[in-house]
Amino acid sequence: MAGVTIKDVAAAAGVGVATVSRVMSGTGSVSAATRERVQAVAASMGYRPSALGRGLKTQRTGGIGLIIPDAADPFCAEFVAGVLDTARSENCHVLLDAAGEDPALEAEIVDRFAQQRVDGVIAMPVLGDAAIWQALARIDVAVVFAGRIPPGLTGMPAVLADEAGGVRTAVDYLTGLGHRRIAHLDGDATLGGARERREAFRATLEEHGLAPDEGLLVRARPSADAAYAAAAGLFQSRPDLTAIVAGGHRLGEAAILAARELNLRIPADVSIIVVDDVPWAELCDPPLTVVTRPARAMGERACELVLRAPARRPGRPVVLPTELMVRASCGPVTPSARPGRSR
Amino acid sequence: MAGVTIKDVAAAAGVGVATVSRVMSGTGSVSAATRERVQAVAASMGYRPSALGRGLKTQRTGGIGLIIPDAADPFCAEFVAGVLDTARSENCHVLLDAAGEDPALEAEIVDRFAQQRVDGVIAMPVLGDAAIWQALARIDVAVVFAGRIPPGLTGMPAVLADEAGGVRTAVDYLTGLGHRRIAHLDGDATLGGARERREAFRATLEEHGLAPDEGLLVRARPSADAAYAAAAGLFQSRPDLTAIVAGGHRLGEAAILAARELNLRIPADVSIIVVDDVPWAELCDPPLTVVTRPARAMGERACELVLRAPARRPGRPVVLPTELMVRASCGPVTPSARPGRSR
DNA sequence: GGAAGATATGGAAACGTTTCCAATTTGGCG
DNA sequence: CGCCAAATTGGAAACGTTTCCATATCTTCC
Repeated sequence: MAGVTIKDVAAAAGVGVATVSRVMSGTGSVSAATRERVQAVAASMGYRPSALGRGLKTQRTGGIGLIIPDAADPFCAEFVAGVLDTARSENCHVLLDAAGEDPALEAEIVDRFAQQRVDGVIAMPVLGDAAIWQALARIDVAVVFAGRIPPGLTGMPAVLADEAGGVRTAVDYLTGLGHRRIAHLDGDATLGGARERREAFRATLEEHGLAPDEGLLVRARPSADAAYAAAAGLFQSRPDLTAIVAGGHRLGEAAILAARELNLRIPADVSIIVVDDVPWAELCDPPLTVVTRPARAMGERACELVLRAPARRPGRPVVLPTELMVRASCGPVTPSARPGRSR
Repeated sequence: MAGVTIKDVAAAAGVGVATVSRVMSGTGSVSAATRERVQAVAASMGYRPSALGRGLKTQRTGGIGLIIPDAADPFCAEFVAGVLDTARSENCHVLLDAAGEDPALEAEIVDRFAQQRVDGVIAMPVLGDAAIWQALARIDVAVVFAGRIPPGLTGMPAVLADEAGGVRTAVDYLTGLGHRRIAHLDGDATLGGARERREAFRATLEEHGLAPDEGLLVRARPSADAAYAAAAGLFQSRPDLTAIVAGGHRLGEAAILAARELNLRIPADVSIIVVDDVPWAELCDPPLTVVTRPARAMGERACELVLRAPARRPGRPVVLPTELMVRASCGPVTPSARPGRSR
């Protein structure tokens, strides 16, 4: 019973294949009687038009390729959910793959997508060879970046979170609470705009008349171990810090764990803000003050963009706002500062 | 420059299309000289074989469809990551879509996958019409269920978590701590085997000589609001309970939040175990004792299964072990029981 | 009543592969 | 040197659609 084709339907309905095609795709003119008969026959035979045949002929598949660093990461997952939502409503399907931090793998995935003849690609790219993306564009595949843009491709359509604005808000908030020695813990070259955050951090500090203190700016690989090591090292080398801005949930977790391990009370001894949308922020002890990034909305916008992209080429990336969610992990800086590194 | 086909390559290399095809797919015999020349030409022209043409001819696409309830759910996300990993190593691509709790949407997605001519489908299915899946099987699409099996399809290949074993372990652990009035808070018909958990809960209780107390068995829809309402209601109607087993992270969160809201100390006033792998378990206050489900491994196994499925039909589902991770949210039942519902 | 236009319909040629089959070349060996 | 088998190659027929073009049927209005 497998493999009923348009010819089978045509024969069974006593019409030509062209007519069946018109009925199924809704284009062209078909008499009402014929349409109904064909539809009935098609349904009864369980006919499903082959996307392969159609795609081959029309040169469009309605497929969009989605490349993320890690499907298990909550930010990525939420982003994917956003993409899926609008893809569904736009009647197209999504090919998903994860590239980790590996540029070679990323290139391989892009190549696979190209072979599948996707109409567009949405990527949270690893920093890598710009050539991959240019090659895609050259064969008429729409490309939209999300979260970051590879160097040298600044003109391409993209959806970004307002990382800088988020960090700025966070630092404003902390200085407003009286903090002066604020550390910044962030990734080195990973998903999300660590660089943007770092720059914004510096700039905001200077606006407040605070000289950036290099010892308080630490970058770490985002592996759980490296993150923890970085956080612990920071606390121990700089017992005088009173607040931390952490970029990404991994580093945020590391900061909390390290603080707890060293018996530092949050927020009495140290205030912590995490830039990332962590679903468990209110489950944490204490509930975590965070800067959320609009992951889902980014996914939706990216998908819209990739579908409209062939038409217009936005020169400026779409930047979506971040939001400071004040909970309980930040407090005023206490006069009775931290009692050194022990206890 | 777009759209270089096998013919273009053949012409440029001065060979027939058949030869190019043989070179690209590695099959058949081609002289070394020819092979290299063709490869060079193909590379220089940026030729990428069209999966559409190939699929049309070979009747296999190497695509597998993946249907989950919610891409943003951490369990699903981890599962997806597992599927992606093994799909990649098996050289096939993954179409992803999320069906929420909507059987109609699920059917629509399945239909789309069928039109895309995927070789197989992996589904964490909504409870719905069995006919969808049977239709798929009839057109030679391998189907593997994950997490749950629709009623009436018990023979089909599936990968499950040992929910029953997990609950049993949890209840054993709690009774070992002296708990007698243990509540079970779980979903009504959602992802993951709520029914299995409920049955295992009852059975284990009886093994310990405890009569299941209907007032302590509550089911809730998994929306955040409903979950919270259910948890709060449970605490208030049964101030005598000393422990809760929550199925799924949503309900676990709800239980924690509700307990906190009512000023119940964990674990002094109430012990909590969540059956789900929550990445933030150690960030919680207190660190959460959980029963983890092997989401990633389930994804990997499901993917292997769907690729091997045509060959052998496993009559029994693959059941992967859960694991009790003891942290700090459970304690011995205190003689000074909870002081009523206030304070 | 007939012609012009609109409306329905079918045939056939792509779309880019793979693969069967036949043809050609090559090499070995009597 | 000539013949057989093996290796290499190309032509052409699918695979399941869409869509152009031509044809046939129907309106409708003079």
